[in-house]
Amino acid sequence: MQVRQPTPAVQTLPSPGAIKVACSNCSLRELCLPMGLSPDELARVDAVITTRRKIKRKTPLFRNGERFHALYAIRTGVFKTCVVAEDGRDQVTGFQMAGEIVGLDGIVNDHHTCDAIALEDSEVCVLPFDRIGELSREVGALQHHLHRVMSREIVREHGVMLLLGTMRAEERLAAFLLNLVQRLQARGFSQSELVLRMTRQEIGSYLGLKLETVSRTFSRFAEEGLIEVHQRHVRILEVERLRALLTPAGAA
Amino acid sequence: MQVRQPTPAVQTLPSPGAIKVACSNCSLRELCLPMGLSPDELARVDAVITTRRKIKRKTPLFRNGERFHALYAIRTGVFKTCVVAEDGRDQVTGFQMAGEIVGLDGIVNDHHTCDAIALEDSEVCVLPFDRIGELSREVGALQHHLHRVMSREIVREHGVMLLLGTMRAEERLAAFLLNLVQRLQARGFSQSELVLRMTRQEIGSYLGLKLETVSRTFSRFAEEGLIEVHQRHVRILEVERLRALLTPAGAA
DNA sequence: CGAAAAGTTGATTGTCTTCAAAACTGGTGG
DNA sequence: CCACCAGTTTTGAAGACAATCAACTTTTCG
Repeated sequence: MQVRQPTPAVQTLPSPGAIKVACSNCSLRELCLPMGLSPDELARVDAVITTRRKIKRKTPLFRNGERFHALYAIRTGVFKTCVVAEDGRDQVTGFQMAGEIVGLDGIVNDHHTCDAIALEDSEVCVLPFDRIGELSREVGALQHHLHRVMSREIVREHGVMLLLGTMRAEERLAAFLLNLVQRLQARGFSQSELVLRMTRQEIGSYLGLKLETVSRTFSRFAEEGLIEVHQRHVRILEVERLRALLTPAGAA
Repeated sequence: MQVRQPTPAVQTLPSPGAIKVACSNCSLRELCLPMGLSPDELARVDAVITTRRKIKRKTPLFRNGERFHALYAIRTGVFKTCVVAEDGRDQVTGFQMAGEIVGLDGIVNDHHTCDAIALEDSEVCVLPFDRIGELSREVGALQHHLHRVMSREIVREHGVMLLLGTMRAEERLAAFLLNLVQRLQARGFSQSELVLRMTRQEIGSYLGLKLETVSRTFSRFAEEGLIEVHQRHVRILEVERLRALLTPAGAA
């Protein structure tokens, strides 16, 4: 996602010349799995995380059915994950960005149960799961982080279930936009401007809506002066009114 | 849940006189966390899991906001877990039965983020999380099981998202019933008869439907001869036609 | 540059929700 | 033990919201 802020928090994301491949000098360190580790613990993690993979736009990082052997930490770019039913309908289960971990679905049966597709040219760190498992037996903080990453994903999905189960179209889209800017802000981007890396169709799939409904709801938000939309470029004009959409009647 | 089969697989669930409190002689051993552990590994787990808690119907095992310190393995009974938004609307995120683990949501922030409520008088084993963590550093199989339990929950929730995002009322209810009997069957109960421990309202919350819609859909299924419904007692008459509801057009 | 993909907007339909009333169930106390 | 009452369930009628169908515009990318 885009629109870098003048006063950024965590930065130097792209690092084009690419220095050493190591968590210890990765700008996402404090957002990613090795968050809060001591220097020597970090060194041990570095020893395990040796490979990166570049994933081209519209290309899978992994696919449903593939053997699971690693988690992936996103360095740059954005991914979507989606599950498909036997009859072909599919559901986007999430959009992941820098510092987030994908692949947790593969642990339970040693095979991935969803697709992870890059929405733009991206780069991930490969975290071989058995090595991570071994190391986390020795480094307590890492073990706890791993548990937290999985637990966080469970809690996130609870939120999505709430959204899908109880919200109307406007509320869903408002929640979606607010979640997005919040995560972007944590990465040093603007809290009011964003570039969607996904199509209306993909947003709709995530939110349990048809693409036409997403489009219409964007238009309505724009008419009401809540946001400004130019294709995938969105500027949030009135965060508070957008937030208010999520607490319709009496906020407890 | 009910209706014990004449030819049961895993059984003696209630154990009324209550023998020793130990995974090693628990009938749910092969369904629960210690699945597949060796006898001496099992003994070490026994040392950590020393307490049980009885939870009365309609009573919370834990509540949103409470400090997290343990996972719970359900021994008998059924629970629901639900999240609530600030504005009060709530969403049932799952129904859990014997052998299943609840409380994973609490790991990430050391506080529970949902309520777990007993739907009938129930009993759980308390798994102190720090002790489990310690032990899983030494017992590799336990570590892996714990990871699998969390991953399984993530995958389960993907399925719920697919349901909430793409299915119509009939499909949702069919999926719900089929999931329920499948899990009951794995526990030695009938694959065609079940007693719902939850209200229409709770089913509706889980499925993203209003209780009236759930009721109507039950009635429609009954009219069509798919099931027989007497209050919370459900008998499945035509599993195949029920399954067929889930693959509407062309099954891939 | 041209074709394919993505997005917008309108009209109509369908499904589920809402509102309402009545019937049933199960638990409690007289 | 029975009556009663709150909670649950069923069913109907009307209304709302999003889906569908369709046409057209804009953008993207080879």
